[in-house]
Amino acid sequence: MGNPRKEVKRQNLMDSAYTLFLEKGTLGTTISDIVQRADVAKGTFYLYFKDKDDIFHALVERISARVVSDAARAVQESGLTDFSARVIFFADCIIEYFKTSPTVLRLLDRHFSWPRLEHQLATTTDPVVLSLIRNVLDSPAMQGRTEQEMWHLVFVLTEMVGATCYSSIIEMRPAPIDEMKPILYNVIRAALRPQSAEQAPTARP
Amino acid sequence: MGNPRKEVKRQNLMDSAYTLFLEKGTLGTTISDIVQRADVAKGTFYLYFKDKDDIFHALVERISARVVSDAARAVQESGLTDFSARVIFFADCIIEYFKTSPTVLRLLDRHFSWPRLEHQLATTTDPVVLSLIRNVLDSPAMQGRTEQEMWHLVFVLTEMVGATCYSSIIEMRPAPIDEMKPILYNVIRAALRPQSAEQAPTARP
Amino acid sequence: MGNPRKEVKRQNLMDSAYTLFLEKGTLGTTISDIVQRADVAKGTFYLYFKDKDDIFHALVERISARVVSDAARAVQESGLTDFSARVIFFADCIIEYFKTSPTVLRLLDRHFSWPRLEHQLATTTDPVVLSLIRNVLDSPAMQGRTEQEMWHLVFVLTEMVGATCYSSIIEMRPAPIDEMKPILYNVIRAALRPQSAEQAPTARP
Amino acid sequence: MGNPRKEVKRQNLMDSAYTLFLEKGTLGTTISDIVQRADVAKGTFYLYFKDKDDIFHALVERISARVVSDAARAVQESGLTDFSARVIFFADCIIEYFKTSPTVLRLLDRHFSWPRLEHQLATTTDPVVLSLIRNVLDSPAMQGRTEQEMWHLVFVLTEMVGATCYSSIIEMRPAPIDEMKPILYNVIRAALRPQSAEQAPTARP
DNA sequence: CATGAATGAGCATTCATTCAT
DNA sequence: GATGAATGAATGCTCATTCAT
Repeated sequence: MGNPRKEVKRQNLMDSAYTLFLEKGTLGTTISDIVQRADVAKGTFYLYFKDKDDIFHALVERISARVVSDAARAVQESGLTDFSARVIFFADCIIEYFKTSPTVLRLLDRHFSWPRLEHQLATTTDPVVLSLIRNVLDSPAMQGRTEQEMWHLVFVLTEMVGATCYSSIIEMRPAPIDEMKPILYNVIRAALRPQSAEQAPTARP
Repeated sequence: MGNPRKEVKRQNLMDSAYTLFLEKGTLGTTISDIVQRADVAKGTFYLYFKDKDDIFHALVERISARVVSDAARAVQESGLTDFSARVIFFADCIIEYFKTSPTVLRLLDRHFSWPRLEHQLATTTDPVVLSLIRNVLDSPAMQGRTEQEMWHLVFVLTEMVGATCYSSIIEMRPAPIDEMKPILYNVIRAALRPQSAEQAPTARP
Repeated sequence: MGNPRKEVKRQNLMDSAYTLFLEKGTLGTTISDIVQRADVAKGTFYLYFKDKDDIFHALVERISARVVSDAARAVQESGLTDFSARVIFFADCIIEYFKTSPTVLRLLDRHFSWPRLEHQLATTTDPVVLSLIRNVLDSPAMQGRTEQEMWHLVFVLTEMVGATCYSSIIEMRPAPIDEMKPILYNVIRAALRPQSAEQAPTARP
Repeated sequence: MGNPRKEVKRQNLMDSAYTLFLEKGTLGTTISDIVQRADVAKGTFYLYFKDKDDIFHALVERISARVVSDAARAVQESGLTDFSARVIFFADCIIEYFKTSPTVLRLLDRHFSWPRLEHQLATTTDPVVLSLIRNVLDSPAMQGRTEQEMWHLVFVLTEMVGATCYSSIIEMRPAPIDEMKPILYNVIRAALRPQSAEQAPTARP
């Protein structure tokens, strides 16, 4: 499916862009820089990508998918059985990754977000990820929640973790990420506690 | 003792930039546009701001401060007494504001964040905001938490709300914001429940 | 193996700059002027030169080389045999050239100088210039001098001629160049007289 | 003669410009820089000088006059009697000054030249300089020369020394100034040798 | 498919100069 | 005389995009 040679050149350009974006930022990197590093002609770039934004988003998807996939694998290998513990472990993997690679986090520039992975998750064939999905839907946290609510909850928690990583690691506010971890994990644990029949949330009258 | 005329001109430029940024985006707006609209000479801009980024950040601060201040005022006027309810109401005010003014949200471009307001909060003389702060520190959610932990928790929840607003309102993922609200408020309510003596969060071994 | 088309365009830009620099001065000439006259796009300029200084220096080299080369040819064709006479004739050619083209002299703005040609002389293949070089080294003025001293002497005399041309032709001080010629030529003749065994120059104690 | 307060302010601006020109070059220095350093308002500059060129030339005159005056004084204090030796000593003083202060030499940018001092010399009341002038006109080198020829010779030799200093000290070509000195002094000595009745210089036919 | 020379609209920024106070 | 806020013309330079080869 698709010329393998083409795919190689495409990956080449993405690798080149990845390195340069990390080094000089997306704004500081020009198409010229990218093609020069990839050792192809300027025009060739436009054979594979529409513009800088196009290659940037392709890159973000690739990175996000890898981060999630790696974390999922680690969860599976952890042997943990408690659902909350597994989710927290999952979050921890992601946090640790960003802690180690803050430049990647800066590159993603708050664009790391679970829903960006949505269609990837929906169409994935990665057995590790598939198993993760099943795991979520079979969890005790599903009690009192529809499948959709469950995914939205996961989404919201992911946003929380991602945004906190960004503030904490990149901008070092309001505290080092290690101090923020217990806060985050407590929220996750509280949020995943099976829904009791409580009063509906009050919104503005 | 700063020249009042100068400050007026500065505000003038910011107002001009605000309108244009909303209309055509930060990237689409040029310094020329800004000065033209503010009816001053090009060079005058550089008398007040270093560059486009400079005026943008000044603008973000101004907007964020207003949003928070307005929300705080609304909370005080709501007559609500339950702490959780007040926090949720506060979050709701902010969400509603962004729902009504999605272009402002887009302008902030994920730069709305509680900690950006930190020093403003620390030095504020706005009685409404001061009362809000006291309210947080006197709340039942303080049980089992240090003052710092409490602020970090507030920070984390704010990040969650802000990031979800952005995804939901701007990118319309994963669902309309009104569908996300219950999820968010449940998380907030669960997170603010007074700490029981539970086991410490499990991190990666 | 350099693209001949590229070289043509480069020369084109230099010709355009040459004319404009003479007409309106280097400061008065803008890159826009140059590309407009050369009938290429603005960006094209930066494909061939770093900035205005870059093209200016390329121009100075080209002019200097031509002036020297022409003078050398004239000496060879003069049939003169006496070394001093040949050198003076050489100087006279250069002076006459600048007298005829004072705008070129003004363009060079004291940047005409023998040593700038050094590496050009060292690597030249122009038979006329090569013969000139041999002529210097075989001259009677070499008596009592090393080869290096001889070149330094030539350099010093060239600086003298060049600087006097500038003052005299451009600033018309201290007298018209024709009145200065006998002074210059007497100094050259005296300086090239074979070294007698005289006392070493006295410097400051 | 002239308000002394005004003269002080004028000198102040010149001192400021002098320092800045040496530090950042004439082109790199703005009027803003100058007035800021002199601690006066922008408009004040235009009360004393027409523009940047105006202050630059005033500065060049001041520097040149000082260099010549200092050298003249040193000659007088040297006790030397031989005319050639005195001239060479004079040249040496100037060379040594520029060797010690290459940035000043760069500032002058080939604008150090005897004739610029002409009217200063003609109107000077400095007894040291006056005595120097008399010394020249009483010298044995005057033999066979008119007074005007003598001054032209002095001019030509000064140009030679100045230009060689610039090339040698600033551009370090073709050799360090100390290696160039003997060459220069030999030319000076040869040029100042009383004129024998020799054949007139040959120019281009 | 690939190339890379050419394009040219577009923009930030500077700074000498003025003039109302 | 002194000030310094305001001016705005002027310019160098970038870089995404195209297209003839």
